[in-house]
Amino acid sequence: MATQSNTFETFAHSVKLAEPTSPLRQRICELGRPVHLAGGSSLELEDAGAQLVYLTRGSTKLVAHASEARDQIIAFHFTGDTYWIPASDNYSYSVCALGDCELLLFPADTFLEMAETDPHILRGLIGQMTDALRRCREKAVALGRKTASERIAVFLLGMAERIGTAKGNAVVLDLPMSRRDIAESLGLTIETVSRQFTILRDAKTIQTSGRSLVILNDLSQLRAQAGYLAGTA
Amino acid sequence: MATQSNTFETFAHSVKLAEPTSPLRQRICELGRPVHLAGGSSLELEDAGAQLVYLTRGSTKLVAHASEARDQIIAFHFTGDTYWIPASDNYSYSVCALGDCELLLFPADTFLEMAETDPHILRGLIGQMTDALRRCREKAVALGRKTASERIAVFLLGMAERIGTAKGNAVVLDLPMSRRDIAESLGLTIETVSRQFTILRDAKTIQTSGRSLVILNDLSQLRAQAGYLAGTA
DNA sequence: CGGGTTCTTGATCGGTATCAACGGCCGTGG
DNA sequence: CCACGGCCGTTGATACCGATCAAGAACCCG
Repeated sequence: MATQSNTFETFAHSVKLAEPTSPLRQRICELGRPVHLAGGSSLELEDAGAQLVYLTRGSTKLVAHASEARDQIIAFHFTGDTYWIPASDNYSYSVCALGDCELLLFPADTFLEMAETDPHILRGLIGQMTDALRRCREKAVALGRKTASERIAVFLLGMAERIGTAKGNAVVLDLPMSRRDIAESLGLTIETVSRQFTILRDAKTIQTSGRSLVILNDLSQLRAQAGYLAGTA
Repeated sequence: MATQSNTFETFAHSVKLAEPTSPLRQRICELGRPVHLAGGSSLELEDAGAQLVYLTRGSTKLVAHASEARDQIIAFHFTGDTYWIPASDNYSYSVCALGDCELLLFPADTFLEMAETDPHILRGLIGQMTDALRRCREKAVALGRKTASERIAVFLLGMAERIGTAKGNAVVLDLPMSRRDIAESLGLTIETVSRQFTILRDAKTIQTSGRSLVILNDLSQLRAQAGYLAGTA
């Protein structure tokens, strides 16, 4: 039981749950369903309504399933993230583990009912959603108005911010997702992603090693290539 | 002063503000800045931070300004909507009136500080944000994975839902936005939008009259063309 | 070391952008 | 009320980026 209570512990911290003994916290922890997802396996939610997820450990992709074999990855998430899985509307959504994952699953409506009286939790959720909305809007700009080369730069810079480790002037990335995932996230094909990586490699902007390791040698070049507003850090 | 207090009245109703005499409501109403926007004019926010907008009357577009002349319209909003304008990050954002507009403008951070103690308001905001996030995610799918013809169908169906008036089996739309706006919202060019309208006209799926009036004659055809998940209403 | 998956590279195709010109709607001023 | 003029929308011709089709190479696992 030790590991499981740790799971709740970190979650409680992340949503600013009140002191450990509060009855509200008790009830919310009972509501959460701990789930283990093996790498590559995905959480099919059927029509269970919107869910709130706390990702205790690992990384996941949130996939919108459009018709046929056309999937769009809405977002990647990493250890410690809290996020919403929407109920299926015009598309169906699922969460898929990129590696082994531990997560806590709450039915969104019940969670909100319980949290209704606790401004701290609500405020925390608003913060999470503001963030998710900001990211989704930036993604919309990238998908609507950017070329393949710009999208790749945006992707690499975004990953650098979230899971990169600085190494002098360079940033080292150990990407948990495949080229296919990158393509499905950027609205491109796997071949185009591969070609863009090759171009960046030839320009010495990045180095790669194996399938997952990427070293960003020239961040300023990537920023220029990302097509961001001039003068942005 | 009568019209202005009506403005606050409808806003208070929309965010579930407490009884009229509450001091919190008083303070929040003092925080809101009423703004009139003439059609075509836009609200430049400089670096004023994130804003919360209540659209009392009219319709607006929320525009992300990427480099050069490449704008992406993030969302359209209509009378009664409450929404966030993000602080500029990698892009700068502005709100532009499609026709004459009345709106209430709040600095998001101050608003949240004030609302911190009122679970009803917070809960209302979460509802607004869930909605915005759902729409933004659907837009991401459209921009990432859909053809021009699918995007147009998605757009028309979305507008039908929000501002359409039923007329027998058909739906009548009086679009407040130009072809250019539609194009910038869908990640297409104005020419492509025009061509798609022509195709739909030739197929009798829609009729148009003047620049703004569109009649959707065949909703089921549009749904089929939108590339939604099979079996969705 | 072998087999399957993932990634890379090459050749071709197609959809949408781009460039260019025309036509029609609508507000303005006579 | 009508005439004018500008903007918005439509249509056509061409170009280009990225998708698709196809094959080979590298990586990772057993």
